[in-house]
Amino acid sequence: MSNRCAVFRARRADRFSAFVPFSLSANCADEMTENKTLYAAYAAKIEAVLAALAAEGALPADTSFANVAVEPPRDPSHGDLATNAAMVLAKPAKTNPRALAEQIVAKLEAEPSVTSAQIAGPGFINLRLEHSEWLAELTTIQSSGDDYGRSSMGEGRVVNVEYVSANPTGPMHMGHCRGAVVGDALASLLEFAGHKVTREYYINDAGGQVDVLARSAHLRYREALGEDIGEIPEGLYPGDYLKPIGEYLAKELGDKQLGEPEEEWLPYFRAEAVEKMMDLIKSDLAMLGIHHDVFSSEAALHLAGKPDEAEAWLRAHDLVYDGVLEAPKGKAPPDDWEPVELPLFRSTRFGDDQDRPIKKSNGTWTYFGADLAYHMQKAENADELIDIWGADHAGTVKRIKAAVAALSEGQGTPIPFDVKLVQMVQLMRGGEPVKMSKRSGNFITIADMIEEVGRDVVRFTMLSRKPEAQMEFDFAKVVEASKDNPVFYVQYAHARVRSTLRKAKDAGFEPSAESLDLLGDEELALIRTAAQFPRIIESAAKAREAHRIAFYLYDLAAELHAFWNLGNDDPQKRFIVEHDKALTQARLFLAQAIGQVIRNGLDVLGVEAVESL
RNA sequence: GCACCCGUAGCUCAGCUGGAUAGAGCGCUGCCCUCCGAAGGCAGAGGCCAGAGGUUCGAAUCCUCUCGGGUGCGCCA
Repeated sequence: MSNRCAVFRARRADRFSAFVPFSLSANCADEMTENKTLYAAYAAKIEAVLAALAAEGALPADTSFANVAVEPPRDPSHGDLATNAAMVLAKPAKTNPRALAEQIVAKLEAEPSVTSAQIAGPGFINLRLEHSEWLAELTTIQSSGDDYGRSSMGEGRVVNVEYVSANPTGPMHMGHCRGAVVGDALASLLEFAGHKVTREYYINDAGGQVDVLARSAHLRYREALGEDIGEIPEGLYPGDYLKPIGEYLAKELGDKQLGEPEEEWLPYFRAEAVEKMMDLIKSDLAMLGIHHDVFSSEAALHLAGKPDEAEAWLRAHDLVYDGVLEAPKGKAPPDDWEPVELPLFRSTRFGDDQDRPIKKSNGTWTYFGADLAYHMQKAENADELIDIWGADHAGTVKRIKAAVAALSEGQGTPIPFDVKLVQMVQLMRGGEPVKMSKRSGNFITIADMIEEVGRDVVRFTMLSRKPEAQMEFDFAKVVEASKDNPVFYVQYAHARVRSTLRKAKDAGFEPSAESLDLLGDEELALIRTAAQFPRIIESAAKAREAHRIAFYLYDLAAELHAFWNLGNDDPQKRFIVEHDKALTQARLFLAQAIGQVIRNGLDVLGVEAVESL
């Protein structure tokens, strides 16, 4: 993803490299003065004040400002901006918050655009700004366009986000859908916040379940050649989606592999079936608007000898040993329980409740054994790793984190690694749970769902709840065209803006920044919310929580609708006021900016900003 | 038995990694609107943030324990 910052930097480096030391860590926003957003600008001003205080000796020279926040005050009557700087820094300054606040305030009051700086509560500093400061943000939005809110926070760090990674044994089901959307939106969010993102999918094409897939495909192959296969035997995949594969294989091979022993055909059938299943999954993903950059094969990982390398290193560092696990406690152990000696990873050293086998008793790798090697492979090309997993895998988080920590630290490149758990989705229809049963044919696939409600609805709804909380997805509610439905509400706000601009254009009005000072308090409230977009992006990216964008957009849409409604009672408050061209054009400029922010937010979520409903 | 996630208004959920008087939608109550730039608007009631300790200037947020709900728990993936 190219972004403006990168382009700007490159050009600047070319032209001025002989004179200006070029710093990779320089904040891009600082360089782009003309496009600097309001929150970034005031954060920088406050930091400059703090740096000055440090230079004067009021603060220790090495004080970190990392925890200093510039936020909107909780209560708008407190002012335009608030900072906790004095409270956070009082301790290092060896003074009390209010005393430090007074020093900060004295310097901030010297800023011409600051009309007042007051100390409140335990040591908050509340600032009021000239209206022109807020109005100028509209121009910033206008000139930044689709890049408004884009941040250089990530400093180009490469983040590998692995998500979906559904087993290639069938089409995606609902359980994968939420993780897919959450992972994809997180990837986009990190990109927008200045990271270089790799979207990766891990294909589990090496385990026993793909042998089952191959056998199931072989059965369908026989069926395609005219054999009556009857009921699908227990232990094979019964789904009809395998029929086309059987037919395809019949066409490719004829009856060559009909009576052959399994060893003969299994590898070929496995490879073909996996490939076809991945085609199926990719088409489901495409319906969701999801495209991965990298598909990594577990089988290829094994061929490359990665798990052996990892094991050798772990053994050399006494992190893998041969041992016998105890029988599972609590629930009755399985009938076939036998103590066996296995190579075990010492995950108990990292807080896991037992050590975990990396190989099975038959000598092949366990999922975990391959997975830890896989993470090392990902780490070779990334500065940071994120996995999106279903909550049913929660029990395996500790061991993989332990393994990645041990391996990456041991190899001298400790890598930040985060596992995000996504809870299951309960499908509902009009308040009643939808029964999902493969037998009854009442099984809802992702494709079905998207065809019924649309991609945008699926994506936005999946992002309208924090991922680690269970959610309900009600087919009846998510398509409702009303205020209760956030998807509709946000898209409607954008559509309103667009239709107003179209209508205005027909009437001879164009958006213009010429007379923005005609805008009043109601409009300023709207601008204040819109101006927060850049800091919402940064805080959401920092927290790795894309759903915050969805909630923010709902708030912004609500404010737009609220302003809109004023026009119902008072025609003077409408966007288009026929007899007042200057006011109309200023309001249109505002509307355009709000529409731009909504569109930028929806873009991050992968939801279309529609022109009309 | 153990681990992880969750517990905030009657319901569904936010709460910006410790900040000011805890927010929104639905539902409820009471008014207003029929403007067409529709798919309504305004106001009100409603809370011991599951409970108990702790950390500090300050806790819904961090730590410990208890209770309740969900998920998972030998070599499956």
